[in-house]
Amino acid sequence: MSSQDEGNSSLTSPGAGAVNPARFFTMEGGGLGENIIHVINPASLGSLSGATTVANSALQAGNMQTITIQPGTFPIPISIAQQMASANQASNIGSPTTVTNGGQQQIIMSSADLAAKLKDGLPTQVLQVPTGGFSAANVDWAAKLKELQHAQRIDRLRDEQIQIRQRTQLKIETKFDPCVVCGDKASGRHYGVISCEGCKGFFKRSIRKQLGYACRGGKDCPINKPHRNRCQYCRLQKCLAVGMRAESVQQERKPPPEKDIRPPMAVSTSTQKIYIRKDFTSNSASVPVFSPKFEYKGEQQQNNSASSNLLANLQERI
Amino acid sequence: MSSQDEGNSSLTSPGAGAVNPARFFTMEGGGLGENIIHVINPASLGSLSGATTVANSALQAGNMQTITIQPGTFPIPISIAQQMASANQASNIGSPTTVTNGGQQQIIMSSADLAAKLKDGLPTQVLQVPTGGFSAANVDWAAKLKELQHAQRIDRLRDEQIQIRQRTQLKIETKFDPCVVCGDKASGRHYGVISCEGCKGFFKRSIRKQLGYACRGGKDCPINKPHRNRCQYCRLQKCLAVGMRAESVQQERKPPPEKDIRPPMAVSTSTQKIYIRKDFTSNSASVPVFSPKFEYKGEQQQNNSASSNLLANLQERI
DNA sequence: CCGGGTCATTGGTCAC
DNA sequence: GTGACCAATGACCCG
Ligand SMILES: [Zn+2]
Ligand SMILES: [Zn+2]
Ligand SMILES: [Zn+2]
Ligand SMILES: [Zn+2]
Repeated sequence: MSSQDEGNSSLTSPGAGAVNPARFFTMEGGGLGENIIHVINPASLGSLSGATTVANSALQAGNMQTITIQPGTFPIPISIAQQMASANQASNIGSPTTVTNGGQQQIIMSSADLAAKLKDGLPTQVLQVPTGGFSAANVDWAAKLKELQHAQRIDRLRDEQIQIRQRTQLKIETKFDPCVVCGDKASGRHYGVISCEGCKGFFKRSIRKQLGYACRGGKDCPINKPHRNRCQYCRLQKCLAVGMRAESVQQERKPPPEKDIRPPMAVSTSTQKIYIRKDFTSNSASVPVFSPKFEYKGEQQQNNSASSNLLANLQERI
Repeated sequence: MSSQDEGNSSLTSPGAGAVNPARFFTMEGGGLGENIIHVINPASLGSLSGATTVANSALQAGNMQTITIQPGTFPIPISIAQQMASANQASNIGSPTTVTNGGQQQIIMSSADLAAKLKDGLPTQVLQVPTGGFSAANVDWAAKLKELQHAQRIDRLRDEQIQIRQRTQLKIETKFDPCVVCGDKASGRHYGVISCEGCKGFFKRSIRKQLGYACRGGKDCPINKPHRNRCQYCRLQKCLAVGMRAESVQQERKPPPEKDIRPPMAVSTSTQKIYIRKDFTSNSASVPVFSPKFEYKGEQQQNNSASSNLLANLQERI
């Protein structure tokens, strides 16, 4: 229940940059106590000295407190326990001998997101302090907490990396390698080539519309994810080069809704405008040779099997 | 700068249910102190009585602590101050008279996401406690904190609602009336924000050119339909403030004329394009036509002026 | 899975 | 430089 709620609310698509990414706390009651995750390693226990902002009186088993290295820095929540929260967790915290050495009390640092990691046996840390009379002044809190902060931050970054990787992969890419044309995530085999949705659509449109593209460079423009739209000519060239089959592109199934033919197409009146433009610089813009919408020739017309020759032919037509 | 960073990191699209939605803290040092947002209303100050888990010794000005109503519940971070963090914030917290009644100390509850709301004058709360000797036992922490929890939850829900509404609107609402930036008629969602064509284009150009705008006023120029072009600095500021995502602006698809590379080969003519467009007032179709007879005759025609001249000439010719 | 289609959103254009 | 207008892209869905 609790975990489900977290799952649901967590993904509220972030609006425009207002959501704080920090996620070291759960909002609902009990969240912290239930998510003991980070523990300072006993081996890292240093000398019990140094100042702290933690009140001694609060350091009692069952309590939760926030420790701040210094005013203004991120407060770290801790849960104090006299023993490991559970045998299960204890087993994950390393060698029991280490855990139980010397009559000492354990302080378990809590952080919701690390719970899973603890379960997975990832390295954790345990900080132990003398049992019985406990003096906050005996612990070098600053050092310990900076260590913890660092660890948490690393963990957080790692989490983000994992999520990013998962999100990009998890989509469809579990089976397909990168798009042979541009290197983007492929969504399957399209027209005979493992390719992405973008290249798939681009190839289809290119073949369908019979557009002639022009390259202003040396016809060797790099085709990759960020630059694939810079040169249509080279992109189509690449598509054909890697083996995309033009004949696999079918005829348009749904004819474009006949542009309502304007009856009074008669003469241009004074209110009409005529633009004539000559474009010398455009290298990526398509060059419409004719409009298929007006020149709809039945069905057969498409001898797409021309394959790579198609490109050359199209180019020549210009 | 800071806001941009936040924008970037905050919206790391959440992966699959691993991100904790709680967002009442900032991770980086100083985050908490810098984001004082939630304050308990002085008017709600009740009798100073009741137990607490908060250690008295920790309640000193400048410290930050987490208060937990009872073990297991969500710890609430508080920042203790002897006076309002700043005059600016103080002015937002309601009537000064209320704030300064009785020699009392203020406890400011912090929460990063509410900072903006505070600025907007949304209702906030201030809890005051006696100055000097302060006894935790004198405050009904349980009641106060439950109240705060409730308020925070309401706020959180409100945020979620806003996000949900935005998300659903995106789908259903075909009609985007006001541009969030300037109030003009919006044409859709651009770079994450419902906006008009003008603001869309302006934002794109601004990001692309990396222009450094300067404001001659107080950086608070009004941005609305008639005045939006008065100050580029403030307009861009507004665009970013309302959440336009600079990272959504793609690279130019038409790279700047790559200078030289292409000696004036005969091939150059193949890249020439001539559009002849008849533009009827309503939905007219464009009819591209190619005229092989036309030759590029100029030398260094520059974009704007030259092209418009060219346009005129061509028009005359026809 | 792999064809097709849709359409929100991005890009480019160019009179002003 | 601006913004109304149009073409292109590609994520997403269907059969
Ligand atoms: Zn591709
Ligand atoms: Zn090219
Ligand atoms: Zn606008
Ligand atoms: Zn200004």
